[in-house]
Amino acid sequence: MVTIGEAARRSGVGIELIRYYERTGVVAGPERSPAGRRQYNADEIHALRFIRRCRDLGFSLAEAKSLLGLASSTGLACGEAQSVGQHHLKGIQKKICDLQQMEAAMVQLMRPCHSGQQDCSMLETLLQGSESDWPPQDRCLNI
Amino acid sequence: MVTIGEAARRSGVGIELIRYYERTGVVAGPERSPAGRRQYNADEIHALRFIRRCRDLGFSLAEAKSLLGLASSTGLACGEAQSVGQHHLKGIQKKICDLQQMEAAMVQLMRPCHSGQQDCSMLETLLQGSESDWPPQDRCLNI
DNA sequence: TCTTGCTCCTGTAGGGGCTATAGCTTGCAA
DNA sequence: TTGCAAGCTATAGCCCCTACAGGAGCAAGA
Repeated sequence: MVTIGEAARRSGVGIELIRYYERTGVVAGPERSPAGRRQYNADEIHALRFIRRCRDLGFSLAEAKSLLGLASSTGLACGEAQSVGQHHLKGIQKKICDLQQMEAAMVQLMRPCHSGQQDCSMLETLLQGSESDWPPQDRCLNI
Repeated sequence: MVTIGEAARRSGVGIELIRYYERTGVVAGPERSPAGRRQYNADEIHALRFIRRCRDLGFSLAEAKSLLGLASSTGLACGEAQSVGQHHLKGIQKKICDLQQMEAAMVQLMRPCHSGQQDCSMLETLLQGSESDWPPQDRCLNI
């Protein structure tokens, strides 16, 4: 049984964030000392670390909570977790694809500019944006 | 001079979002009709489209506003725009790198799981997280 | 014993970038 | 004239924190 500070240190989740997770029901509130202080056992720290790992992997809090629920149930529910994971993986791949397009656009945007001159091709390009590219079609169909 | 609805259509920025941009000072408020309705000229629609393009490229509103300021000033201020752009390009590349690590981790996480079985390696892996990987070191130093 | 300084508590406000609602007025076509 | 779409303002909500104010508890040193 450790304090919230120690739980924060061991789980890698900040104190304020732990309280926030409790307040919003992502994790259950731990026992309290007679003086009202939170006291965490190993499982609760584990749950916090689980949430952190999910967040590190880009899962939303809702997804993290749902995965924690699956993981906490007896007999890990593989199918559901796979589904959440696959969905998430697709989201990540879509984002990578979008960002790579963004990167290409930025490189293109800045390429012919000779820094220091008055007329910046980058700004001109941004200003020239045609109307016809809206709404943008989804170029990441290969996912 | 067109209505806000038409401006939204032409710029690709939603009506509520246009009003939000005006309210928060990202763009200036346009003229009003005698009845108090917003009326947009070509330049203002241009500015909205400029902001949208910046946002599409992942610039923050503050960056977009700053770029718009540079682009609107007489004699495009290339140096500053280049600096903002370079900074942003690095940000994009960092995000791509982070997401690729996330993707690799997700693939790794889900790889040995044979869907439908009771013990899901994905959840187990998330549960097993060691304490020693915190704080995580920055693995994207090659940018 | 008293004080110092750290940790903890609750509650609340703020951030960024929207999105949606409620309740009203205006414009236009049938 | 009626009816409906589109506009207006103001406000609240979303997600995921982060930070602050103003207290209370607790261990160690003077």
